[in-house]
Amino acid sequence: MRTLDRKTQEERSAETQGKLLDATISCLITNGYNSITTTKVSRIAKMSQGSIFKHYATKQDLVAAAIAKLYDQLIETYEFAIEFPPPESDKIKLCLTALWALFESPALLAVYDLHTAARTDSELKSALEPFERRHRAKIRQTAARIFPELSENPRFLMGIDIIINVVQGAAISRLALEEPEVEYNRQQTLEDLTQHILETLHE
Amino acid sequence: MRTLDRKTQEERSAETQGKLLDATISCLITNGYNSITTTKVSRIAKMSQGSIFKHYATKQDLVAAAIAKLYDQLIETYEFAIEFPPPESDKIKLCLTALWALFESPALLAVYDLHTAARTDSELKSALEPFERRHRAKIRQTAARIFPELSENPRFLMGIDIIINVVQGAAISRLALEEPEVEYNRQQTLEDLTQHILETLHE
DNA sequence: TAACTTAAAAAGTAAGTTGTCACTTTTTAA
DNA sequence: TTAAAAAGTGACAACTTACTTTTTAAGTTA
Repeated sequence: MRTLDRKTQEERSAETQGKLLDATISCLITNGYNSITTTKVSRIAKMSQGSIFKHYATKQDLVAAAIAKLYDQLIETYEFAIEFPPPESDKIKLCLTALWALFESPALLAVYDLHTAARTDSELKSALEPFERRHRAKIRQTAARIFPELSENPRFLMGIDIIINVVQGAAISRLALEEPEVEYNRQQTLEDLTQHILETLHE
Repeated sequence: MRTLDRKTQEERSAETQGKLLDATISCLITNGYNSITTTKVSRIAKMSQGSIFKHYATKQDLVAAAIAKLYDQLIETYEFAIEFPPPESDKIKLCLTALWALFESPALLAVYDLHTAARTDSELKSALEPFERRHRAKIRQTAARIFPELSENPRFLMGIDIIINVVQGAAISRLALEEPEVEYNRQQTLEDLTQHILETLHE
């Protein structure tokens, strides 16, 4: 008989794996990639430290699985954007606001940790590559869905990449210098730039 | 009598401090911020591990001093650029090539480590802030020296910041995904973008 | 229900971490 | 020349790390 507190081994296993991955992601986001330890993860997950190694042969394996889950969650964000595209009227403005928010969201700030860590950790780098590829593709796909009238232009991808890089570059700068002395409006600046890029795409 | 191998205490102190800082910088650049350990630093500097604490009360102090030296070296790069500005003819092209190279140089890649580490290390963040501020100011100053005819335009700083952010964003992306499938020429793209920004500055 | 298998917890290990401390060597000053 | 100060060393204490091993609990099957 199955009761509420009685679970199959499979359920038990899946549940703790989920808890461990969520704890790892939480650790990554709140404390950074380099401060992920099996001890902290187990404490957050409210599991014993040893239990980690029942499900993941090494810490690397745990982290890799957590990264996969994190990117999955990230991808969902774009699915949502496609499902509920902004109204035609102020599409650009809303898209850029969303882009700013996304690239300064805890999840993506944590991803920058992974990027810089990958510089000196070739194993992490190889693990990261497919997810980054998929992520980049998803961004482009989302952009193409929201701006179908422009997506045929061969310079469309270039425009998207520029905008993404500007936003990402600014987000990372802000990690070390919260308030750069800017005499101009960031959002307005980005809108102007985007407007220009879009205009050249119409040519 | 002063001989070659006889040094004043001041000289001795300065020399080993220099060795320790250089070793710390080297450790940061080649292995990343999070892998700096007093043991490794002392090994690279060919000093005993204990000697570090004769000159720096904590590891943090050592790292902070090393960061200061790293930024000093970075600033020197810009001094050089001002001293030997590119010829007027293909100023933009040469500047952008230099900018690419700089933002993918070991020193600046290491600085990205500091940025992301600062996200979850408020002590590092406060230590970093003044250097980042100075660095940003130096970039702008350098740009203004090389493009004096544009620097009066109120949108000049905005243009510089956009270009810097694009380059930085791309450099960091490349840490995790060496070869993004780009169907366009990166250098050419950046030149086009810069050309546009400069043109709007002339308006 | 009893034997068996899998999962989780608890305890243990070896390697690596920062920082300390007693001591030696070098420089300085009396 | 000798005493004091500063710099440098190497061992080590206290702690944290990833991972292993042993023990207990939970779920499965005969």
